[in-house]
Amino acid sequence: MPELPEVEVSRQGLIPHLCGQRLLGAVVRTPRLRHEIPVVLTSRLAGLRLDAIGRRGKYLLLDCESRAGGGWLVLHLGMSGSLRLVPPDTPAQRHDHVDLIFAQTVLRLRDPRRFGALLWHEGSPVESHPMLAGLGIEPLAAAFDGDWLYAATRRRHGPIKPLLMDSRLVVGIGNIYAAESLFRAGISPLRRADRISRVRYRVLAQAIRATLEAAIAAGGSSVRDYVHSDGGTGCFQLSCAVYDRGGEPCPSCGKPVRVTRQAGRSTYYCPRCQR
DNA sequence: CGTTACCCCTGGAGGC
DNA sequence: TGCCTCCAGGGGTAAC
Repeated sequence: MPELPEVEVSRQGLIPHLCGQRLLGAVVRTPRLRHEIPVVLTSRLAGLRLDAIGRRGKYLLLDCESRAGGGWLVLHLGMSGSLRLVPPDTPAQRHDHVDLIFAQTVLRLRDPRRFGALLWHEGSPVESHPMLAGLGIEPLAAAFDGDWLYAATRRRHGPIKPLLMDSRLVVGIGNIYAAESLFRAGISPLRRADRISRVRYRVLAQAIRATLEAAIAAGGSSVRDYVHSDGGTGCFQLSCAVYDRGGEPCPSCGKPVRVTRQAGRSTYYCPRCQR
């Protein structure tokens, strides 16, 4: 489920409940997700205070007293991961792989497909972690604009949509928000990246920003539900204009939304509104 | 160097 | 009812 907005909403929802709280330990029920889960976690975390929760792309970064001999939990939700806060001693269900135990509550990671990741980093700035070091620009950062996109795509012959989803270029944009942003900008997902004008990249950068911010705002309204229910919806998304609407009328012109496949992923777009 | 293919894994939907 | 195939919001890595 999670693209950047869902991860950001999770981050904002967890902060008031967890920051400043001290970890009692961790329970790891599954030896590996995408990677091995460090065995050290079960003992290493005990006594550390969670100082802050950051985000880099779709990674959540839990600062566990990193400046005082602790380290960082680096968490990725993959395709099917979700986080929830449950009372202590709540029985774990299928696919509940990891618990981070606090005095008052338990942060529980569920991930049926196990494409997620939980890593531990200490001894150097978390940005230098191998999973983070090669990541691209944050799409909500001030530096991300049409001029940046234009400059970054000069030698890119491939279609724009898979490029938007390439985290080495720009982070956080997954299959849904790539489709929705391109629709909003009126740009075809099939268009070669180096054949999009500077002016249209300005429109696209603004569309990406607006789409992500709207999704975050929409998710924000359900943060309370997410945090307190243990059957969290995990479904923060706004209704989509084109994503998953193949064959349905384009909300703008009525022509059927077209579906194709790019780099192994489904792509939805309006062939009339998007050029 | 840029781009694509494959793989990791489970579960739900739909065809037969 | 069961069994099969295909699809799914990600991304690291190998190969072209």
